[in-house]
Amino acid sequence: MPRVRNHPFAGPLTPPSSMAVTIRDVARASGFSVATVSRVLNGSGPVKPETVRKVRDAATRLRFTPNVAARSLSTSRTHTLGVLLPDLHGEFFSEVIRGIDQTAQSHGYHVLVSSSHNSPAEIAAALATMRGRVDGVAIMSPVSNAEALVADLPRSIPLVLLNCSADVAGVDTLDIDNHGGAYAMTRHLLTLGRRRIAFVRGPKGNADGEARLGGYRAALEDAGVVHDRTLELDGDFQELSGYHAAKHLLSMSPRPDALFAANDSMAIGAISALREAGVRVPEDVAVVGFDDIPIARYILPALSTVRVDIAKLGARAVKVLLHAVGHRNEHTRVRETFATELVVRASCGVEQAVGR
Amino acid sequence: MPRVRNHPFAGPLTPPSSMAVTIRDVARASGFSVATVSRVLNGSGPVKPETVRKVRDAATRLRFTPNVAARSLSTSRTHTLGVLLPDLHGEFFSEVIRGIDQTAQSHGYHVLVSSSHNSPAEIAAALATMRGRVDGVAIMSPVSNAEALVADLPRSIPLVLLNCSADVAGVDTLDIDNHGGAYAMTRHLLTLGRRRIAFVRGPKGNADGEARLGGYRAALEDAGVVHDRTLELDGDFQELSGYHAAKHLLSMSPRPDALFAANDSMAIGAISALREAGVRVPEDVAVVGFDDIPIARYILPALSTVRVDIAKLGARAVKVLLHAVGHRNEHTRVRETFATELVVRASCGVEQAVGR
DNA sequence: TTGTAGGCGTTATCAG
DNA sequence: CTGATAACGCCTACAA
Repeated sequence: MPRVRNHPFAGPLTPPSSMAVTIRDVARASGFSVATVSRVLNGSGPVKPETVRKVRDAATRLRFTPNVAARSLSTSRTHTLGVLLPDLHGEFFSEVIRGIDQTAQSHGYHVLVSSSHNSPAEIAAALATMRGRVDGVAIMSPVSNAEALVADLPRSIPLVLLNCSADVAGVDTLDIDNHGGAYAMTRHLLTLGRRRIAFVRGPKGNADGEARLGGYRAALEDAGVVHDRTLELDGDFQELSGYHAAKHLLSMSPRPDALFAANDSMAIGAISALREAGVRVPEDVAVVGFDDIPIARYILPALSTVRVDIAKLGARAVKVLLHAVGHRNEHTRVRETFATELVVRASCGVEQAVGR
Repeated sequence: MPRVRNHPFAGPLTPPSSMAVTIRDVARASGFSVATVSRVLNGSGPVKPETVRKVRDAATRLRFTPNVAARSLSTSRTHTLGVLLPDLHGEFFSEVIRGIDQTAQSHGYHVLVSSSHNSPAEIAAALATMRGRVDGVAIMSPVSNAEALVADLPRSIPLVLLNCSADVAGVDTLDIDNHGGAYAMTRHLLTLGRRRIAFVRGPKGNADGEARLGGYRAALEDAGVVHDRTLELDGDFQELSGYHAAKHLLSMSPRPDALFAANDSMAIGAISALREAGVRVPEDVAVVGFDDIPIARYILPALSTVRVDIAKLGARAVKVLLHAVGHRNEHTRVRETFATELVVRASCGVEQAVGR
């Protein structure tokens, strides 16, 4: 014979704390059936006010807490959202989580995180282990060909892609306006009178980096500035690559009068290199970045950059996900782009330009 | 009549992707019973090798994924660990999570995070909503009287307190050696010849701040330096409070020759204030901090500080939790303190001292 | 070595 | 408005 339920207490007395209180205990204590108790506790179905009171009393007295496993087995809902992240830098990471957790919490949802997923295969695997644990998943992937990524992803639950710049049918997508941000920054430099603007690229295949490069090119073109491809320097988002790029820049002639790095870290590396060489920033060469990482405002000169509201992106992801979860069938594909904000500090040479 | 199971396919054919594959489908497809399938998939009980192969094949073919809700309802294990955090600064946050997630993942566990819990009441509430979702919880609380916190915490599952400096019976505790770190740093300053060392405190009631203050005092006392309580300045871990503290310091006479801030942010604020006043750091006043936040190495002069390996703390927390989960009854209380590391850069004046 | 079937705690259907 | 009970998917004690 199989396992037998073993309940040493059957009356309306307080159960031993070592054993979990179930809905049946509440039923017994209140004198109603489990069905009625369930209805009261979930606010489903019609119940007499008097009954509601009695059941609530019993539940409170016994300190009843529904077993979530049983509940989700029955409803096939977990009230949990998953978050898949690459192994990225701290600040970015915590901001997304913050935004996601905050919003999820306010909707009665929990957040299951899983990091260190860089390849489509790893993401697919992580997604598999999340099956049944979550009602929806937000995925953040650094790979630029997200189409392939999503192609063989199990799609049993709602998915939202964050900053993947993928255009896959049926999957919600939230992107950062890298192109627009880079465009605005480039335009800003042009406005300040800079003409030979170099650009330090992101890693090969990185979607963010490529979109930023695109914005930079577009701005130059729209301004009628003949663009010199030799001004596009290689980089990999690491500080050191910005340093090297700046060193290289110094050997060019005519020397560029501005350097736009695809992210802040590289911009900081570039500034170090320029200072070492005795080149003044921003007087001789303006330097700007992208991301607005915390350090940006502390370095000298304070870095002009492009800010992205990461927490807001996370919050929006949760809302999209919850909508998809709640309206499985009539959920229409979401595809949004988040605006960026130009942060003008000192390194772009805005003060010098005004003085001219 | 209640809900009826609706399975349109009964043979060994591939099921429609819209419907979840259950262990029964695998049983049917492989020609064995669900019990045998379960045994194979869990490696429990004796099974003929041939059978193992056949069952595995069927499971793979059907892309079977166990329903975790059903599994945990049956085993009362979720294979998930919870993490409760206060609303703290990004870097710290992400490091803990990183350490926890990495270790949990390598043990087949998932991580459920929940942030923004500052009061004991909020923590208790968050813990309640996690009941049944997790097998254990790591709690990080900023309140210094953690005893009270834990007192009325439901203890149905294993708990580990991170950096709470609480000494509560039955609860595992992992602490950072704030006292030792501050002691070492103070000693370091004394060794470099500094004698009037001021200290900027943390927020009132913050355990970290108080322990650091304690280490500072102990080092002075052990060195036989008469301690002047007016050298202990108020602070709240924010950069601005470090700025104000340094301004105040400038008005003292004789002026201190060193400033030890209870965290890096305040140290950075202090450096700004000193530079504004034309005071040289570290020649006139050495400035040091605690935490080793990323910015620390970038400011000028590079900040000497005390480093804490947060990720390691998180990793250890997971191990302790898993042990408690696996050995419910014979788990002996864990109480550990994590060593800190002195990071000597330029702001403590080590170079000047050598030259003397 | 394998199969049978009850139980895990909830929800929801249907009858009263 | 309330009660009885099948089903959710899996594990496991026991029988074979």
